[in-house]
Amino acid sequence: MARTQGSHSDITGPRIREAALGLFARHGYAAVSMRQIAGEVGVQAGALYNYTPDKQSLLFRLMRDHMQDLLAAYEELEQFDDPQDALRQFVGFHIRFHLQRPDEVFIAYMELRNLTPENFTEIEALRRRYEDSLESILRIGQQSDQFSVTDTKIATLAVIAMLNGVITWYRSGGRLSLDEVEQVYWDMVRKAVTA
Amino acid sequence: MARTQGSHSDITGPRIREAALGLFARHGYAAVSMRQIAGEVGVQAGALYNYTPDKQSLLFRLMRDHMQDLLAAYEELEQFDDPQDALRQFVGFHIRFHLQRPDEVFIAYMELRNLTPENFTEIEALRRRYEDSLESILRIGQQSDQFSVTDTKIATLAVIAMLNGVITWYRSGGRLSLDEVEQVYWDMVRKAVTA
DNA sequence: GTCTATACTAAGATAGAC
DNA sequence: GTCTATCTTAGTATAGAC
Repeated sequence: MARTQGSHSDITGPRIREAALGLFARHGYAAVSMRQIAGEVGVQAGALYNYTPDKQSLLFRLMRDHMQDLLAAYEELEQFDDPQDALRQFVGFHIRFHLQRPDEVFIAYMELRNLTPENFTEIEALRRRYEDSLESILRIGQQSDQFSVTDTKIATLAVIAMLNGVITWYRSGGRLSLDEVEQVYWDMVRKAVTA
Repeated sequence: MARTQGSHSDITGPRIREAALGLFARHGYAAVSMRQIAGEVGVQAGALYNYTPDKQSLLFRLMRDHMQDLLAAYEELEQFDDPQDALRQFVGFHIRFHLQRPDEVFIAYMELRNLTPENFTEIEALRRRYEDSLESILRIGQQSDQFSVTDTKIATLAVIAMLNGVITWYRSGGRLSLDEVEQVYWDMVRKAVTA
């Protein structure tokens, strides 16, 4: 018979994280109970509190780590001088990164309102940093007349909104390959910001 | 002293709807309690059940009515033969309609997963009908070579995703007028789908 | 139609045994 | 580190008085 007690600190922590990630993404933070999370991990609810001070921290850490991973991955990319190259890279990076982490992305967009004010401020700052990196590409391209957008801030938000739409419908193994999806979106983004 | 009892059937119903709308939009369906809604209306929680069989119906009716209003308003518009005219009209209509009803729109996008399966199916069908009206504009324009998109279905979703981004940042009285916003987005959409 | 009161269930979190 | 047990609060929904 499987033991029901004992020490598993090194595996339980990650499993709690995984379970919370999946459940929050599927049902929403507010609709998920600590007991559900515990059930998925295979421990009792009380045991979760050896790993997190409370439910809010579980959400916050998922979101913060996701945003930090996103920024770190983006900032490691090759730097292009040509804004068109940089934009193409951004589009490809954004689509691939987000499709690899659908649950994290979903949570990052849907659960902002369930963060405490302090936590919200911190996540917003990270999100803002990412948006700014796209806006600076558009601004440089605008100054060199390679791009033609009425408003770089709005164009930034419009491009990101458009790209985020991918995760609502893309399924790997579907009609289009990842390369094709990337190509289709790059085509639309390029045309939208060009004269 | 204000009376705390009595008949108010004609005003309480709409007020419950308003309160639920605002609270669901702000905090999310799962995070809002019937007591909170009742508190906002100024009645006791039990009184809500004279107007709705349960909390789920409150959500479902808000979403269904919103989608029906959207479709009815769109279908009343002038029919254009030229796909470019039709697309321009769609962009303007979508932005204006959505900015006039930010709470309904927010709920319609965020709370799909909190619908029962039957209710979800019904809302999805309505949403699909709306998307199809845009796709048919793009398809006609594609056939006449006025538009050039790799895939009309993806282009449809991309355009709607881009336009929906407006409601996350637009505030009336802000830097740009509604006409200017409409113009900026029309400019991007037109270019994105044109050769 | 609304109130008070409550049945019933479940939530987040903690205490102490093992 | 996990379990069982429990505290405390709050949820949806209903019953019956007014």
